[in-house]
Amino acid sequence: MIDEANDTIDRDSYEPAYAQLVRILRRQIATGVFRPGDRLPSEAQLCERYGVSPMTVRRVINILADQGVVVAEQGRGTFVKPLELGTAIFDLDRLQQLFRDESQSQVKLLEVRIVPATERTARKLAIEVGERTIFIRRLIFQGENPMLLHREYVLYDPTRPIIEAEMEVTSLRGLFMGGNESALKWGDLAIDATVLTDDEATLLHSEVGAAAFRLEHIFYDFDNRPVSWGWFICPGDRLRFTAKVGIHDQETNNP
Amino acid sequence: MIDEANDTIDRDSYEPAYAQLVRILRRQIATGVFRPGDRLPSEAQLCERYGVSPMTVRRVINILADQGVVVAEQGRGTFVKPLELGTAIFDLDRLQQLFRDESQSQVKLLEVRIVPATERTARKLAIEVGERTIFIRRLIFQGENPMLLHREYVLYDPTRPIIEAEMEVTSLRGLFMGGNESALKWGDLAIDATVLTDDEATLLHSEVGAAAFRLEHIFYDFDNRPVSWGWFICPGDRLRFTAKVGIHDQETNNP
DNA sequence: ATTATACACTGATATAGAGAAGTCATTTGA
DNA sequence: TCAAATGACTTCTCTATATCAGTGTATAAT
Repeated sequence: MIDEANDTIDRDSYEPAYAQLVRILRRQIATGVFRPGDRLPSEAQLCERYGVSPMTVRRVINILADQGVVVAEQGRGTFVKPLELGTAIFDLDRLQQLFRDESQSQVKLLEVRIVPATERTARKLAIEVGERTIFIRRLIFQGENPMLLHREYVLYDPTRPIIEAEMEVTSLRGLFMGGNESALKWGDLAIDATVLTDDEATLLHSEVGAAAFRLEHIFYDFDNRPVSWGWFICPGDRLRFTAKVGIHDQETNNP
Repeated sequence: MIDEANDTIDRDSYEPAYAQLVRILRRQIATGVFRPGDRLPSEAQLCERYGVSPMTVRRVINILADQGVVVAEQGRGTFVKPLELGTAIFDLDRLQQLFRDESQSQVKLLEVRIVPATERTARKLAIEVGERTIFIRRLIFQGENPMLLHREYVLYDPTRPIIEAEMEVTSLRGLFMGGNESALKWGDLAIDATVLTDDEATLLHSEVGAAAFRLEHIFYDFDNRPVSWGWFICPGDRLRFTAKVGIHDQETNNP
């Protein structure tokens, strides 16, 4: 099973030695040469086997370790991690794609108003009830079809230049693509399951009571103060979050 | 702003030098010393500034790079990454906790049957329509309350020992916690938004039409053949996926 | 003025090796 | 017989050094 030709480091290759070794070991794990719970060869053995220095092997093990493929225990060895559902990682790629291609998606501003903060808004934005906030409602289209409904409360602060930027249709793209040089530092996100209300269904060309995702967000500035709070609504039949767990033998996806 | 005492590597500390430097740089980015788009000091400068070797700085930069905090460009420098929504990572921690404490959660087997594969099942499991599969229905409780409904189709193969293990109530825990030495290599996961059907609502003590998550899974063995396909149903008011984007100054969460 | 070259600076990769610290089986001593 | 000490492993951290490869700028030649 172990093919010598495919398990040797090619020093003339463009691909660095450490990357080759990562690939080789991942492949061996993926093909069952090393199975969950097994101990990998020691670092010294790997050095000799592949003709690389200890530091290079060290680096490889580190990479595999924080890829979650193996776990190294000092004094005992390096072991292949069993499959864990909890380590699944869901990302927002699909949502991101919406904003990647500007020609196929557009943002329609439905409403911009200055409103006093309600109890809930005040709590989320860490301000007093009644303080002024900017309420924004947007509808995001993919092609001809409405895809997302966005509601957002932004802190009203005339000294901040964010406000105008927030009202621009392109600001959303900035948030998703990272093109903005904004004062935003970090944010909290949460995904809920919900059903469409009357007006949501109308705007999104869907039906009342249809399943939907609710993606809530709070963004903070460099002083750790909330700047904006809002959420996206997306009908469940138009979005799906996917992930992979375990090793998926990147290259050779032969059936 | 830069406090010398907090920006020095303590060689007597238990915390390794590279970890300290990661923390220091993250903190400086989080507090706005370096802002998105800024260039970090060069590696040589960091060596001199903190009194560590180039390899150590190299390691620090690498760590920050695959944490997504910075991006290094050969010949130009290392730059602080702007906030990107798309990089948000949602995990299944909440679901994992369900199985962590066995005393507070239990699995009730509702149904186990051998059924011929329907068109959809056959497609998912890459088998022929009519081939035998094992259909399993489970209800997972947290304390006294039903939390998850699980449906699963497992490949019927007498030579495989998985089947019996799958029927054990503890097998689920194994999947989530990684305790099993199984023949499973990897899996595909997907999260949908849906609404509860009649029987789902009854079993989960909820209401028909209530918002719910649907977590679908397919697991594969070392030959890349599907072994099982199924999904969890969880009412939306009992589960929430959360994530953080950007830098969140891990330690100092002072308001 | 324009183009081509050389050089300094950046990160990227890799080597060799030392010492620390954890684990485990064996040996030694009471 | 039991417990402590030993030694052989393991991974972990870090230093020091070297070479390669991009990037940009200043300088020299055209």
